[in-house]
Amino acid sequence: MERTPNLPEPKRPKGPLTIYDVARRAGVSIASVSRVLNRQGTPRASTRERVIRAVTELGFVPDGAARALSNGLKEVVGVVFRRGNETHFEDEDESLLFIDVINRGIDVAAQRRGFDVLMSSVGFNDENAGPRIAALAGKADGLILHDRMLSATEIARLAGAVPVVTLAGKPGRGSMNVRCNNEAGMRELVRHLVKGHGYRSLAYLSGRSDSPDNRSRAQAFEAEATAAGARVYAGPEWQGNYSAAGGAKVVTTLLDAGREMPRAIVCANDQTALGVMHALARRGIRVPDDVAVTGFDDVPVARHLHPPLTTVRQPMQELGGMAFDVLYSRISTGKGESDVMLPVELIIRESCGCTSAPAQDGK
Amino acid sequence: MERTPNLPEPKRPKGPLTIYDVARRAGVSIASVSRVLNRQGTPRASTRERVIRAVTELGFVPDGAARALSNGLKEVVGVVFRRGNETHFEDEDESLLFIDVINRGIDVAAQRRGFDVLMSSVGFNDENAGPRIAALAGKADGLILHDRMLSATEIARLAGAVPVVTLAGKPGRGSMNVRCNNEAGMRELVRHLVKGHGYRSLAYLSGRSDSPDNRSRAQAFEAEATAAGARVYAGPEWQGNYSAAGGAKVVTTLLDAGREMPRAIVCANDQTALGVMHALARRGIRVPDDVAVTGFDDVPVARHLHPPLTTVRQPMQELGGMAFDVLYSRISTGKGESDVMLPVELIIRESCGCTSAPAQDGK
DNA sequence: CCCGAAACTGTAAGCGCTTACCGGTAAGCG
DNA sequence: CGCTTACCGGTAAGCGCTTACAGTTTCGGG
Repeated sequence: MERTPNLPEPKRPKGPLTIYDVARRAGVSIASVSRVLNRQGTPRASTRERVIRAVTELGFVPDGAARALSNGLKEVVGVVFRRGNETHFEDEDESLLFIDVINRGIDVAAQRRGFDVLMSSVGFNDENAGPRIAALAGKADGLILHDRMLSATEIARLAGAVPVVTLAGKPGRGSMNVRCNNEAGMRELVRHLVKGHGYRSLAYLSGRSDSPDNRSRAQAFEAEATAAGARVYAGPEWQGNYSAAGGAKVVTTLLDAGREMPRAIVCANDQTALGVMHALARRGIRVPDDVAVTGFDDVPVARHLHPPLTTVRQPMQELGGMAFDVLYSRISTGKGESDVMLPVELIIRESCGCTSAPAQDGK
Repeated sequence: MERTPNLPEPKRPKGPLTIYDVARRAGVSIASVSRVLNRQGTPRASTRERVIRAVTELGFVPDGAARALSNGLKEVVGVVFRRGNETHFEDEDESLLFIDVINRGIDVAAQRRGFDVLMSSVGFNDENAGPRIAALAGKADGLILHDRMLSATEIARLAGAVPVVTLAGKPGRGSMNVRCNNEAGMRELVRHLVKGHGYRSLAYLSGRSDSPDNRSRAQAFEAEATAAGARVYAGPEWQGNYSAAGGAKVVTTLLDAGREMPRAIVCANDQTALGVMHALARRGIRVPDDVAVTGFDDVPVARHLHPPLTTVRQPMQELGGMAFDVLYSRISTGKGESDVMLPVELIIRESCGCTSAPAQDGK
C-alpha cells in the first residue's frame, strides 16, 4: 500500500483532509486534535506536539462550515451595500470611497474578534436582491445594512433570522442602528454661518429625499436657521440627489431662472457642494465672497478644493467599527445598544468665508 | 397549547428556526421542505405550496453552514488584500480605489453564480496574517489573493486546502494566476515614445521591487527601449514605490544632484506619474515639452491631470471578474486555466507630447 | 374492481467538527 | 505498597441540511 505505483497520491487519500486524517497521523483521537486546535482543556505536552506536527505536515485547515454547524457560530458578518450603477463610473468614485471606508472600519473591527466580512453589493434595481440577502443572512451570524438598502418590513423579516444593524437609518423591530449625529453637526454649522459670519439668508441643497440622513440634516438646518433668525430659501427646486451633477443642476437651473442666490448654500454632502462650487464658478460667482458653500462628510478631496471646503466630518471608519461592535455584542451576549449615535466634528476651512485655518488641515 | 397565555412565543419555540419547524408547520417531512427549497425533484403542487407558505410565515432562512457541510459547497470565495497603513490615509486613497475596483469585479462575477465574497484585509506588517488567512480558507471554497500578499511557499500550503488564484503574480504549485499583459502594454508605450515622438532617452521610474507587475514592466521597458535604440537611464536612484510621494522624491533628488533628466519618464503606475509631474512643475520643467511623462493603470483622475496623462489602461474590473471565473471553474469542474493574461490598452492623452486626442476620453 | 407502474414522500445516514461524559492511568497519600 | 483523587483522552451524540433508498399513493389499464 505504501508504494503502490498506480496510485498517484498515497499520502493524500482523497478529497480534502479531515480531522480524522490528522488524528490518525498523530496517533490520537479526533477529540484531542480538536482540543489542541481550539486550545481547550489541557492536553499533555507530548500530545499537543504530535498533533501540531501532524497538522503542519498535512497542511490541515479545519472546515469552517463544520465548525460553524457544531458551535453555532460562523464568525462571519454579512455587509450589504449598494453598488453604483455600472455606467456612472466616474461620478460614483467618491461615494464608492465613502462606502469602502466604512467597510474597512467593519473589517478591522471584525478581525479583532476573529470574524470575517461577507460582502454583497446590490445593483441599482436588482430584482433578486431579496433572495440574495436572505442567502447572505444564512451564511452569517449577523448583518450590517448600509443606508437605504431595504424597507422596514424587509429588515424586520431578516431580523427574525439574524441580528441586524442598519447604518444611518433608525432602529426598528429587532434591528439596531448606528449613525452620526447629523443634527448636532448641522446645528453647529448653521450657527457658525449665521452667528459667526452674520449671513442672513441660507438654503439647504438636499440629498435624496428617501435618505434618513438627509431628512435629519434638513430638519436640523431648518430648525436652527429659523431659530437664528435667518431667511431660509426652500422648496422643491432645492432638491438635489447627493451627486455633484445634481448640485450643479439645481444651481444652474435657479440661476437660469433669474433667481437670487442666498448668502450661503448648505449642501447635503460634499459631492453636492463640489458641483455647486463648479456651477457657481462657471457663472462668475465667487465663493465665499458672493456666496458661501458648505458640505457634509469631509471626504478626502474636500480640503483640496478651491477654496477648501468647510464641512462636517463624519467618523466613517469608526462608524463601521461601531456597527460591528454593536452587532458583535448582540451576537455573543444577546444584549447591546439598539441606537448608537456617533459625534461629528465641524471642520472649518475657507468656503464658508473664514480665512485659512492652518491647524485644521494637518494629517 | 395554541393559546397558553404564560408562554410569550408559542409559535417561535426557541433558538433559530430549523427545517424541522418548517416541516412540522407545513405538515410534511423535512425532505420535502428541502426539495421545495432547492427545486429538486417534482413535489406535488399542493405540497410545494404548503411548504412555501410555512417558510414565508415563519420567515425561515436555511442555515448556510449546514448546507455547506452537507453538499460540500459553501458558495463563498475568500479575497485577501492589503489595507493601507492606517496612518497614510491620504496617500492611500487611490490604491484603495484600485483594489476596490478589482474587488467589485469579483463580487459581480460571484453573484452570477450565487457566491458571496468573504473579505479579509491584511495590515502592513500584520504578524498573525497567516492564521487569519488559513481561517479564511476554511470558510471558503477558494481564495483570491491580491498582489504581494504571501510568499510562494505559503501560497502552496494554502493551495493544498483550497483552490487559489493570485492576481498579478505567477502560477505556482497548484495555484492559478490572472494578470494583465504588462509586457505588451509597456512595449507599445515605449514604441510610441521612441518611434512616434522620436525621444532618444528614457527612464523607467519603478514601483516596489518585490512586485511581479513591476518586474515585468521594467523588463519589457528595458528590452523595448534598447531594441528601439534609445538611451536608457537606469540604476537604483530610479527606484520608486508606487506612490506619488515616491515618484516626486526620485525626481527631486535627481534634480538636486544636478542630474540631467531623460526626454521621457515612464512611470510604474499613475500615482508615481502624478508625483513626478508635480515635482517637475515645481522646478519649472514643462510636461511634455521638456520632459514627457507616462503612467500605467489609468486610474480615474489620470484624465483630469494637467496635462492629461498618457497611460496604459488595465481592465481592473474584468481582472477581478476573471479571477473569480477561473476559480469558479476550478471549484466546480476541477479544471481551468492556470495562467490567464488580460489585454491592456494604450491610452494616449497629452503628457507624452501628443496634442489632445478627443476620441480617447469619451464616456 | 384489482394490479402494476409511476410519481411522490418519508426515513435515516451521513457531511466534519465540538464537547459531554466516562473509563483509564498516573500521581498523591496514609 | 494499596487506595483515592486528579487529570487526560476516547467514544459517541449531536449541530441543520441533503439525498439515497425504501415506502406510500395515485392512477391507468385490464
